[in-house]
Amino acid sequence: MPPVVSDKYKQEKKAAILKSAFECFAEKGFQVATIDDIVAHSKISKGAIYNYFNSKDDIYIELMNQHTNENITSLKRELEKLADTREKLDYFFHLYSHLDQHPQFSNSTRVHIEFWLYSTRKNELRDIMLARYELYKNLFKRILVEGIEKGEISTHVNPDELSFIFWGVIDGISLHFAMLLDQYPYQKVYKEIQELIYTKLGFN
Amino acid sequence: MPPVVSDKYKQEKKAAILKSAFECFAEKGFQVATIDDIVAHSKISKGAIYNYFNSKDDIYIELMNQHTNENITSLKRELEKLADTREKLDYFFHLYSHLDQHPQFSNSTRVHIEFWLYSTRKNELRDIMLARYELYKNLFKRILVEGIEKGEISTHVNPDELSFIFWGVIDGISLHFAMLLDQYPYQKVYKEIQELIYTKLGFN
Amino acid sequence: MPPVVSDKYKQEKKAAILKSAFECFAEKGFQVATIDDIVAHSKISKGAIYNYFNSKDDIYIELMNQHTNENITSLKRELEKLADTREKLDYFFHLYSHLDQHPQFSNSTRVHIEFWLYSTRKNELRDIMLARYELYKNLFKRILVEGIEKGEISTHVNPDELSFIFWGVIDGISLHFAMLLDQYPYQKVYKEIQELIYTKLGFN
Amino acid sequence: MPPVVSDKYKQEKKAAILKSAFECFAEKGFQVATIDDIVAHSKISKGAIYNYFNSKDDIYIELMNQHTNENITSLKRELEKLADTREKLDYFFHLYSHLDQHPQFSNSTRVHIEFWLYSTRKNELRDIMLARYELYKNLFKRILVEGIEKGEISTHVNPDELSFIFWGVIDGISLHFAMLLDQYPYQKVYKEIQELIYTKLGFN
DNA sequence: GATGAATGAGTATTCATTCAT
DNA sequence: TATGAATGAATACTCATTCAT
Repeated sequence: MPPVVSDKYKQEKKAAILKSAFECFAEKGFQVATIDDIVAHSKISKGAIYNYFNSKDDIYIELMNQHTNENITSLKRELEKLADTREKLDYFFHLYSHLDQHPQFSNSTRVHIEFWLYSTRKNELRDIMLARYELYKNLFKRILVEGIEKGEISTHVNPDELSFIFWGVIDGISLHFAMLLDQYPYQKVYKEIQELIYTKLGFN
Repeated sequence: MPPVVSDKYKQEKKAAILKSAFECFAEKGFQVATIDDIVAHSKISKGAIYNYFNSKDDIYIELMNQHTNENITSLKRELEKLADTREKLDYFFHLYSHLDQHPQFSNSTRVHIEFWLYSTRKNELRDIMLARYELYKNLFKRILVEGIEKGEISTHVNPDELSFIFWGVIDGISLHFAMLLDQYPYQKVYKEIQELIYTKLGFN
Repeated sequence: MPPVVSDKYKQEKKAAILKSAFECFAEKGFQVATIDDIVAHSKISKGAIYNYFNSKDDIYIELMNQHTNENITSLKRELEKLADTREKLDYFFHLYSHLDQHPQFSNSTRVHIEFWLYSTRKNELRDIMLARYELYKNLFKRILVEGIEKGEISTHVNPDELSFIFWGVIDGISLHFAMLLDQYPYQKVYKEIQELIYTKLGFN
Repeated sequence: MPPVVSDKYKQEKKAAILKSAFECFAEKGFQVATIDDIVAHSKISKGAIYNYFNSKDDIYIELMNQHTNENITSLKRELEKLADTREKLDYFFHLYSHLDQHPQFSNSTRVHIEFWLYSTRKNELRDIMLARYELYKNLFKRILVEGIEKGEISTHVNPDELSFIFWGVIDGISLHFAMLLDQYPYQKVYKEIQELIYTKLGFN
């Protein structure tokens, strides 16, 4: 109950809006959830929401940026701790193969892919999404490149293509899990995929 | 206009609506395209459209059913012609690895996944989509089962899991291609994927 | 009530919307009156209104076009009946100097000038308003040009400038009348103005 | 910020707000310009603005009062310096016929008339605007009355009516100039108008 | 006095669906 | 069967004003 309010206050308010927004998007989908849903859910007035964000699209973008930043930062930090390529890839597979345990994973996936598709028709959004794609792709690609340089993985591997495959597989599996839920053998599928890729890399 | 119209007339009309609807959905996305867009594109009146379909959702469902039926029928027909498992899988990979040539492939993918996600929140739709998923999964799974029975592929393969993987990979790659378009090395990715899977199956 | 409705029906509906819209604009001003006001006043649904017009701006434009067309047509018809320049100008002055009798004249003036000002900030609208200005200016200018050619008015007159003056005076007086109403000696002012201009033209 | 701020401080602050407000109104129009526009332009907080003014309407009123006061004071001062009626009228015409040179003239006119029209529907505002109208009318009328008394202008002149005409013409021409800008022969029109009126007054 | 976050009624516009003809 | 006008709830976003600090 401002004004002349601390940065902390503002950050918390923004965070509260984002949290509510995520929950609304998760429940109904990005396009179906309305600003009024967020108002009702967050108990923050419409005007206040628009004080912190320019548009509904903007809310999603910030939500995703925040998640991406945290995620990438955390991934990099963990990967740095690990010495060899095998360990790094183990880390990746371990991480993603247990996402099904996270209660919001399927909703999160749905919203993410829905927005991805939605962004396809709006150039400004599309550029943002592509830049983010690049970030993830390079993260993985770098591991492979270094693995090859260090002689830890087969030189037959094309880091670029394998990165595309890796993230494609991740999104495909996430999408199917988001649809099938309990009926999808999520962890078994990951085990198999890991084996396929490890064989290619020349592990074991 | 005919006094009592023939079945043929009705089928053609329905087909014309579906064709237009597909083109509208492809251009704008399922949720963004409107019934009025379909009216304008098809030059068929709104009332007539609602004579043949109960709702916008229904139009999509019929569109998908028709496509699925044609597609599955055609797949089965082609697969029957082929004797061994390797050939059958070659056929699959050849087919999907060239979809990027089809001008409407990326739009079609977008609409398909968009609707899939959308269906997630409506039980009635979700059941329909799941049944369709099952159809495709079994088609692939049966090939693997038969391949194992005939000793043409490694007994280490779990047909169920590998089917999940196969379709997951297909959708993941299609989704990424729909986003990245020219920047996505579609065919190279398929070649690699095929190799990964063939190794697993024990081919070569 | 529809569909497959006669042209007459549609014209009447459109006319009913325009009539209501005019009354709402007159009562509250163009910018303050809302589409909901028009809905309430006309008892025509919002959707129906947007079936006939693209936007609130569009409603005003059509209102003005209709009025302008009727007005210009009627002016031309009357002017054609009159032989000499003096009579034509008499007709003009008589017409405009009695507008204060029309119950909606002041409201009409207010809305018209408000929209004129409003149009200033939107290029598309501005062009439309300027074209309309030209129409009126030329109508008057032609009379003067012909009057000079026929030797009925002084050759010292510059038809272009005098037309600007004529319409400027009309709008200035209308605007002041719209403000002052009963306190404005509308007809006396017109008499005086007429005299000023007639002297210039060399009448009497 | 001062503990007890001086009157001078307050006046300067108020003046700064009015200056910004005028520029915002001029740029976007009174109804379209927002308080936030004024905040952004003046770099004075919203709360501070509402400390000095009760409402957006109030800001305009004060703006106009200030301008009117300055303007009338200046007019009176200059007119006092001049001996005869002809010179006084010359002064008027010279002043107004060169307003087109002032860069903000057309914007100023637009805002002024827009607010005038807007005030029409709010009695409180309307009274203020009418009082101001009276001020200007009397200023001009007094010159004519004195001119008649001093025998410097024709006794056929009705000072009241001619004042209405004078200000009506000024506003009409200003309005048309604000619309047409370069396309309007502003100074030529004034020359002509002056001639018309001078003839009536019996000059030359 | 100054600040600026909060408020929430208000705005133009859209669109799936209905149904009288 | 075909038509397309009508419906009205729903939508994202705005903005003058308030008031706790």
